[in-house]
Amino acid sequence: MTPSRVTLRDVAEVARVNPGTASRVLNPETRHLVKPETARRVEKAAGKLGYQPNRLARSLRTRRSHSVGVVIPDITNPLFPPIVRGIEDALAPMGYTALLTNSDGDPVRERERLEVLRGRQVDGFILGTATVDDELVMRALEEELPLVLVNRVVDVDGIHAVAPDDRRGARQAVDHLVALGHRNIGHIAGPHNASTGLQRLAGFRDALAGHGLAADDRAIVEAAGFTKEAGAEAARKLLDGWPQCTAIFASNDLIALGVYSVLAEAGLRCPDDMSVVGFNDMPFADTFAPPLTSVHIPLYELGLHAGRRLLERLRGGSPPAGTTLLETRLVVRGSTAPPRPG
Amino acid sequence: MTPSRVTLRDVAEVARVNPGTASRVLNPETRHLVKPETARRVEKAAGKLGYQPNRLARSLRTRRSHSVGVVIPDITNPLFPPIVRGIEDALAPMGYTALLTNSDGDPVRERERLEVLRGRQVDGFILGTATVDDELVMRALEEELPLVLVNRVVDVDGIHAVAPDDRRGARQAVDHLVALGHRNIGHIAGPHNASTGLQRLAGFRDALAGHGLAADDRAIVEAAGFTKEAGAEAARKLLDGWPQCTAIFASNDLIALGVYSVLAEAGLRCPDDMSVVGFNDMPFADTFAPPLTSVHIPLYELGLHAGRRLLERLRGGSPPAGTTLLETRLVVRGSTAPPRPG
DNA sequence: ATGAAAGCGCTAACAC
DNA sequence: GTGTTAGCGCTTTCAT
Repeated sequence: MTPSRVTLRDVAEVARVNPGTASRVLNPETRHLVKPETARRVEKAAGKLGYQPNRLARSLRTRRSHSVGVVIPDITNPLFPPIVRGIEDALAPMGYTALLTNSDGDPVRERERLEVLRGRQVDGFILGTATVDDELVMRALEEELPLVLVNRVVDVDGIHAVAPDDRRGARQAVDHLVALGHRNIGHIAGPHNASTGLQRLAGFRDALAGHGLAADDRAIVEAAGFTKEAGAEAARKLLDGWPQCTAIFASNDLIALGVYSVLAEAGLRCPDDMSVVGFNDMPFADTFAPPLTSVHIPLYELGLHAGRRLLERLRGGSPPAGTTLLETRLVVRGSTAPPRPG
Repeated sequence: MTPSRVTLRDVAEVARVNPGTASRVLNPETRHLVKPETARRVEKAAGKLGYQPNRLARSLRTRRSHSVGVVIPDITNPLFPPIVRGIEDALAPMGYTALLTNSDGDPVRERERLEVLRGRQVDGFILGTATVDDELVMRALEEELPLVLVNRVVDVDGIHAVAPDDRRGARQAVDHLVALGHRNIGHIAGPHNASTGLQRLAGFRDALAGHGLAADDRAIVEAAGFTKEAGAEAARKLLDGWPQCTAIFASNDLIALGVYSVLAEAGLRCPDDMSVVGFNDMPFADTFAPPLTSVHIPLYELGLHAGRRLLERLRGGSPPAGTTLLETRLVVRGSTAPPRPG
C-alpha cells in the first residue's frame, strides 16, 4: 500500500512555511489566522503533492476520531439496512464514519464488539440491540458515553433514543381489523425482552379495550423471536388454542410470514379465512402472497434521526435526553378483509 | 466520554516497569521476550486498571490500521447485506474492522468516499461497485493498493476478485426453460457496464446456441439498471416487440419483479402465460407471488471469500491474482412452467 | 530481560 | 501572522 506518504511536513517544506502554519491553513477553523498569500502557497503545495491528511494522527492529537460505532443484531435482517443507511447519511456529510458490527443478539459478542470499538476510540455509539434491562446500556450511561439507541428503547432516565411509536402503531393495526368487522383478534407478540414486542402488545390491549372487546386469554401468544420460524410456532399454538380467531396481528412482518406458512399448512386462506397484519412494512412486504397489510415505520428516518442526535451530542450540544417517537402509518394491502359471514 | 483514560504508561507505572516492557507484554508477538514473572505483574496491573490499548496510537506507530474500507452501491439493495455480513465475519476474527460506505453507483461520490477512507488509513479495500472499465480500480491497481472486488469483476490482469459464475448461472436458467419446452425465450439484460449484466447475457446466448436455438434479435432488451422500475420498462419493450415470447430470463430478481408488474398490467399470468426466471435468489424471493424461480448465488460466501482474500494479501501472502468464481445453483419455484400448448 | 529514547503525523499552546 | 515546542499513546530500535 502507498498510504499518505506525503505528510504535512512535506507540504510545509515545499511551501516554505512551518508545519504549524500548514496545519492552520488546511484546517477550516484556523484558516483565517493565516495571511491569504501564505495560505495560497500552502494549498498549492498540498495540491501539487496530492497531500491527504492522516486522520489517525489528527485523531490521536485531538482526541476525536470522527467515527462512531454502530451495533446491530444482524444486517441481514431486512429491518436494518434502511436504518444503517439513514445513519450513514447523517454521519457522512459531517465527516463521520460508521464502524458497523453485528452482535447476533448475543450479549457476550456484543460486549466484545463494544470494547473493540472503544479501543478504536469511536466518539460515540448507536445501538440497535437494546433489551429491556440492558446492562451494557446502563454501564454506558454511567460512564457517560455518548450513546443513542435506535428502534428499541430502554425505559430509563437519561437515555437518548429514536424509535417508532410502537404502541400507537399497534392500535392502528387493530383499529383496522375491528373496522373490517373482526371481533376475535389474536396477537402474536414479540419477545418480551424487547421494547418493540412489549409496546406493540400494550397497543394491542389498548385498542381492544378501546373497542370494548375483552381480550380472550387465548388470544395472545408470545413468539420466541422476531423470526419466521418463531412466528410459525406461535401461530400454530394460537390456532390450536383459539380456532374462533379470524384475524391475527403479528408483532412484525417476519412473524407474519410465519403465520402465512402455518395458514397454508392448515389449509386456511388469507385473507378469506384469516386476516393478517404485520409490523415494519419491511422492504418487499408488498411482494408477499398475499401482499402484506403492515404498519409502516420510517426505518430510514429512524437511522437518520439517531445519527443526527448523536452528532449533536458530540458537537457539545445538549439535546434533552429521552425518546423521540416517529410516527407509524398503516399500509393496507391484500392480507386483510372482512371476516367470513357466519 | 471517558475514552481509554488509562494508558500504557499508567499500567507500566503500577507494574513498576518501563512502558516499553509493558508494551511487549501486552503484545502477543513480543510477549515471549519478557520474563514470565514481570509479564504477570504487567497483566495484573492492566487488568486492575481496566486498560484498553488505544489502537489509534498503535496504528499511527505501526502504520497498520487493521481496518478495511468497504464500498458498495447501497446497503438497501437486498444483494448486499449478506455480502457485507460475510465480509465482516471474515474480518472480525482477525481483529479487523470494516468501514462501510454507500456510493449509490455515483463515481464522484465513490471517489470522495475512497479518499476519505484512505485518509483514515485503511489497510485495503473491498469494492462491490466495479464497472467494466472502472477508472478507480485501474488507479488503485497502479498504486498497488490492496484491493479485492466482490460480485462484480473487471477483466484486467492483476485484479483480485470474488464473483458468482454468472455465465454458467445464466445457462442453468435457460437450460431449465428449454427443458420445460420453451423455445421463444427473452432476456432482460442488466446494464452493460457491469460484468454481471454482461456475463449473464453471454451465458444466455451460450445456452440458446447450445440448444440450437437462434436468438431472435427482439429477444434481448437491456434494462437501464438492476431495479424493478428499469426491469418493468424493459419488459414492456420486450413484450411489445416480441409477443411470441413465452419465457423471460431476467438478469436479476429486482428486474424479475418489474416483469411481474408488467405481466399483471398486461393481464398475463405467471407462470401460465409467461415463465420468469430471476438471478441472485435474493432474500424473500420465495415469498413473491408467485415464488420466483431464480439462480442462487452464495452471497454470504462471496463476502467471506473476499474478506479472506484481502486479509491474506494484507498478511503479506501473495495469493495469485485473478477471479474466484463461486458456483451458482438454480432454485426452481413457482414462476416457471411449461408453455401453453398452442 | 529490561530501560532509555526516538518518533509515527498531527495540532495547539506559547512565543515573538 | 508565523515559528517553536511539546506532546497525543504507542512501538521499536539501541543500549545495557
